[in-house]
Amino acid sequence: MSLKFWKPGTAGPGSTLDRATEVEGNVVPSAPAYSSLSIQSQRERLPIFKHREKLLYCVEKYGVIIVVGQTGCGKTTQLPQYLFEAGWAADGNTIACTQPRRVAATSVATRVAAEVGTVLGDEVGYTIRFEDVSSKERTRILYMTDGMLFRETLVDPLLSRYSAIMIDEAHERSVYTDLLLGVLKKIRRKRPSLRLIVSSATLDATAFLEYFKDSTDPDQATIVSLEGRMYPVEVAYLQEPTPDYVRMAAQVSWNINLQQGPGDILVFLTGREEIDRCLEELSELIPTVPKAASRLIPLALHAGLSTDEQLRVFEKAERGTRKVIISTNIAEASVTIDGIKYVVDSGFVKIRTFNPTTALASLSTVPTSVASAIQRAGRAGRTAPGVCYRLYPESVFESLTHSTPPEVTRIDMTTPILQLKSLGIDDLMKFEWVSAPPSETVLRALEGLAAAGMIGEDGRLTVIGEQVAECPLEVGIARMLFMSKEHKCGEEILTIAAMTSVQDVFIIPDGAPGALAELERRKFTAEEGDHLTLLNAYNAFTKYGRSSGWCKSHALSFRVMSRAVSIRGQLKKYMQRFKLPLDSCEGDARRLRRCLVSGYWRNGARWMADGTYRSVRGNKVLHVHPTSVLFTRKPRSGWVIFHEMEETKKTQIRIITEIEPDWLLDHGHKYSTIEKR
DNA sequence: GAGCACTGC
Repeated sequence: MSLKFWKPGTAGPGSTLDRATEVEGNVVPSAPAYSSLSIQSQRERLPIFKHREKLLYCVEKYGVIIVVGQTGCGKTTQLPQYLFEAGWAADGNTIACTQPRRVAATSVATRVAAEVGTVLGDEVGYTIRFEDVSSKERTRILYMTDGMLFRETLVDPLLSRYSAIMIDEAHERSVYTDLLLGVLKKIRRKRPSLRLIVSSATLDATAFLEYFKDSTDPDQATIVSLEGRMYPVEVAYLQEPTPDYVRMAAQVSWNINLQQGPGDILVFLTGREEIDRCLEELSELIPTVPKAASRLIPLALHAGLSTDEQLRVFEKAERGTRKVIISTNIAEASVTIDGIKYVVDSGFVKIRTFNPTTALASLSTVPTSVASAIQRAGRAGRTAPGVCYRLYPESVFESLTHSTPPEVTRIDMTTPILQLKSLGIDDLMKFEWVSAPPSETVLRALEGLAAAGMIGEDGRLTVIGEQVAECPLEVGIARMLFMSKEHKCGEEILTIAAMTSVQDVFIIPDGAPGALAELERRKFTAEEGDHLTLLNAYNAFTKYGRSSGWCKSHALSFRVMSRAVSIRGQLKKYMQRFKLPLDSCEGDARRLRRCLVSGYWRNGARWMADGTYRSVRGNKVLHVHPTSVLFTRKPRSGWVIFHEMEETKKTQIRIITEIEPDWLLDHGHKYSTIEKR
């Protein structure tokens, strides 16, 4: 097969990219190594260094500085240090730098502590959920997740301990980045001395400037562009669209292996199913040229893999061999692999969207944006010039949207809106959103909050609403925790709340048939449903010493189970603070299930003779997710509540428990909308 | 009778 690629000499916007000289703060397998050069001279060699004086001048003169620079120019590690050196952390002030991801906050902080020459947690520290490696008195440069800083505004609405705040990776537009920008704009009116640095990739920068510009004050905001040294990435497009990009990805990777010089290959597909199929397609090509096959090492990369399996992609390929890493979007920003010289980009990504009218979450495959196509191509040029093969024609690239719509426009905003109300922002229409969520989303959130008793008729927070706003939980789950006092089952509800906050704990081991995991899962099965099954799994995990070996033999994810333990510990502190008793239901599953209904009463469904369910709200046809213990069984009462509803090929419900229909009535719900047959 | 993009508190 010949490559049907056309290589324009100077390809589109994705042709040249920055050289990556900094740790990008993702999954980094080893600590950054320093050469014999002094740290100081290393710092001065970074592309950002020549902009140091200009940056400091702008921070002095302007309130808000939008910094535009490609990944790797050094802004994340250097800018906070420049501010520190210029005295912005004097008089007990702190300089904050936020990241959308935990790993980024920790690894960048580690690096900067080394550069500053301090112990991590002293002058330089980080704060992420469950880990606070910082000191209120001594830490001057603090890296943190944006969610953490937003949470801090609930306690200190003016963020008075900070003299300067850098919002990094703002172009990713995570919910908390957006909420923070809105709150910070408000804070700056009351506290103009606060300096705000918004760091972004090129495409969105002017939108941020517009957002912060003030017609009455020209010194309000400015924009600073940082150029960096670059390694070119040549971009090639398909001449014709392909009907099957998975097969095409396998063929293109194979041809690179046969025809191109050394260097690893990174393939972007949308999900696990496609990755598995691509691996199969590759293995079918192997017999055609056996010798070349031995030189190619195919590896899968997605979030469902265990840590061990994920780490395999970082192992250096042996001499004379090359890796082909077949990945989901995880490799676009979250995971950085060195040595990639070729990127094969399907041009598609799976995103989760939320339909406020139907309350349905859905997972759909959509074309990538220009911004993410560029980001993906850039993965080929981190350490040397590279090539990016886009599996679509150039005309398609030109039709792509500039960037993925911000998260606030795509997700359920119930919890964020409750938190805004807790900040005293009661009139949501007056809040200055960077991008406003759709009005149906806001209405639905308000309606849900009112129904749950979190806001009163005046739209203001109730006493319980005030407390729930502090909990790092979905509103329904938090309500369930508060109601456990009445049902005397705090101990068990706490565990269930933690287990529903993490991803699926049951894993399908690599290579083993799904039936095996299914058998293991049955050992924990509670006939009442999935919530109690999760409770059983958690209790067994703690009983058998929280060991990874035990998890492995029971098809459970050790990583996810350990996270559930941390979350449970954190939630327990909230319960103690709110004086909620930790009673045990003493095996009374009925009490426990009644309590579950207090959180999930809006998610009721009724069993139908054909094996499907109908939702209480909307009478929608629902299918049980195959991971449920109720997948094969009819509930005796004919009624269930479910944790979540998701649309893929059909509408499915996950994490289900059998209930008595009368219990729904406790919450004023009318279920007579379903006809009796 | 059959399936799970990615973060974050």
